[in-house]
Amino acid sequence: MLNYKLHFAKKISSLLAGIEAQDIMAWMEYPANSDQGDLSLPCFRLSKTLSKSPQAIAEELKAALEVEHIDHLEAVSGYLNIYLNKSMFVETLIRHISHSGERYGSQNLGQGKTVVIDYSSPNIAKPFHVGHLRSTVIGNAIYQIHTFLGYRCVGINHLGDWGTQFGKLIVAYQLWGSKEAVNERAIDELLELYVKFHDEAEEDPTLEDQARSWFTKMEHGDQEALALWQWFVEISLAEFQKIYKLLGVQFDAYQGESFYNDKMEPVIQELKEKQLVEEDEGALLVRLDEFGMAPALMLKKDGSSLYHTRDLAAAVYRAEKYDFDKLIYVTDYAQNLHFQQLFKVVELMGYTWFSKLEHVAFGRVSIEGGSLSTRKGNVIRLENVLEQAVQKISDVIDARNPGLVNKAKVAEKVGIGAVIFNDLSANRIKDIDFSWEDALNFDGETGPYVQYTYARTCSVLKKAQLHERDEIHDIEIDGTCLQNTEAIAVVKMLYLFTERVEQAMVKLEPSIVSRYLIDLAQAFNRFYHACYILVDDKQVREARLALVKCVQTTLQNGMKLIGLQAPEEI
RNA sequence: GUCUCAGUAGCUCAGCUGGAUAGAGCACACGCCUUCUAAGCGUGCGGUCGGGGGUUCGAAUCCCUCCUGGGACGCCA
Repeated sequence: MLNYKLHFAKKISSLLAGIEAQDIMAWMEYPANSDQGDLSLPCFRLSKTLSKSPQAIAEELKAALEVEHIDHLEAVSGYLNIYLNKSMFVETLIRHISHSGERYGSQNLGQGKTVVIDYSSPNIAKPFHVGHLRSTVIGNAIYQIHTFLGYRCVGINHLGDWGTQFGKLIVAYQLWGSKEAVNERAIDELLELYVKFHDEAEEDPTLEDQARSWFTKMEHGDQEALALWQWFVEISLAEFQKIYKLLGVQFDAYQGESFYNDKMEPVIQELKEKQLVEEDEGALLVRLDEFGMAPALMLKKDGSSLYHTRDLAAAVYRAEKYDFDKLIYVTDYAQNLHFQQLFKVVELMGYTWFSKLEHVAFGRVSIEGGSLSTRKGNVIRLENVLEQAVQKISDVIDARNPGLVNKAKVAEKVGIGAVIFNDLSANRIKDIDFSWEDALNFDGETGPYVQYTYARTCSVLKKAQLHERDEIHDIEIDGTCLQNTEAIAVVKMLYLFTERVEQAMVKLEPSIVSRYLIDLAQAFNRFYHACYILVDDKQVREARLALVKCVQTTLQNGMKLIGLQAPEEI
């Protein structure tokens, strides 16, 4: 009886003609107050179809329902409250988690299905800043969650490695840069050149024209332009790889915008053949007025490509190459219209897979009220944030646990985890106003709290000399030893993991997992303070240890889903 | 101006396809390390769920409207 919600939904449905178990399941809820049972069915909406009062329905169900595993039932003001047989519930769940181990919470929902996820996608020649973090960690979490649920995932880094900004960079490099400076200072020098370009361009607008013309040269295969471009790309990529390594994020493919240079022409042809495009002031565009949207520009008047052109080519390419069941774009919500347009164009082209395209939008990052702007040099480098976080964690470790071995390694795991968790803890649509104070606060609902709790479970288990999972397996757990409020609360939280993960997948919302981890950690810490685990009574000790082990397993599985490392000692 | 997203405690946020007295964390005050890591736990303080209508047995949740803020709106991405 692993899914007791479904179990009871089926039983109840069989007692009520014409009511599907699925509906019952959707209506059932977990009462906030345990006095009101462990599971509850509000009978109000049944009232109409059955033409009986909710209370009468609840009472009839109470009388008719004979379900094993139940302690008792109550019909209270229109609710049918189900009280589980706690010891059986505890025993069943603990056994299940112990046997499932790192698979606990997983499902095979995505068997045979492929999900392509386009995330991170930073712009070449610009530093990786706190704004890029969100797409990276949200995309990574969505990747991990889908994989856990049985999908085959393809993570694509759609690098911003093409476009007019390279024309600008080339102009700036030729005017003010040097090979030595770029080699030595790498991305810092590129950023400086880029910023200088915009400063100077305000005085001298012809610079913009030069930049455009250099980009046009790139598009026409000019050797000199392409050599510089290639060089800039390599420098940037090396920088990004460092960051990805720290974050523990990987991609299955680096297919930046330049990858589609030779794939846009056929798509433009197709648009023309299908008579979807028209020319306006020299530019080529798709009218979308009848869908309430501005037109989607496909070619500039000088014939060069645009964002839409490349994204369209990319979508067509991915459909052919991966035959995906979902293609997910992880970008901030400033691009909402762009993706609506893109998806509509795909639909108008007659591709049935338009319905499989999904834009996962997230809120914008500002810095103490002001917006980030690479041009103005107003960015906070992710590298700096990570360094600061690791440093601060390191200080805390020195103060609290100076004897810790692998101090540097642990500080890195926890510091970086703190930054990742901070980005994933709220609903993705929320804007973030970056402040050093928030980013470096490790009390309460934070990554370090979760990791600390995990380390605590490890510590107890180690002390009990039960770190081998196999030894837990064979223990006959006596559920009657885990009947106090705090233990039951932990067990109930453990039970919720599976459905929370699924919910996170359906809603494409990693924060559901983050919040779950906080909830579980809180429940565990209360239990930890209320019940001493390593008591002399063997039965009680083993039951509590088994529960600790299950918390450890579940925390670990959950942390992995959002990209947090799980250090055994902090 | 049009479209769109958001508005819940002083601050940051939960609140599942409407359900039982609206929940956490931070901050503030107090308490808890002679047993498992005090990055912890407990108690207290704190809310006209932006305003107003409507639908419903029942609305923070759905609909309308207004207010405030973010964002997008043809050759950037």
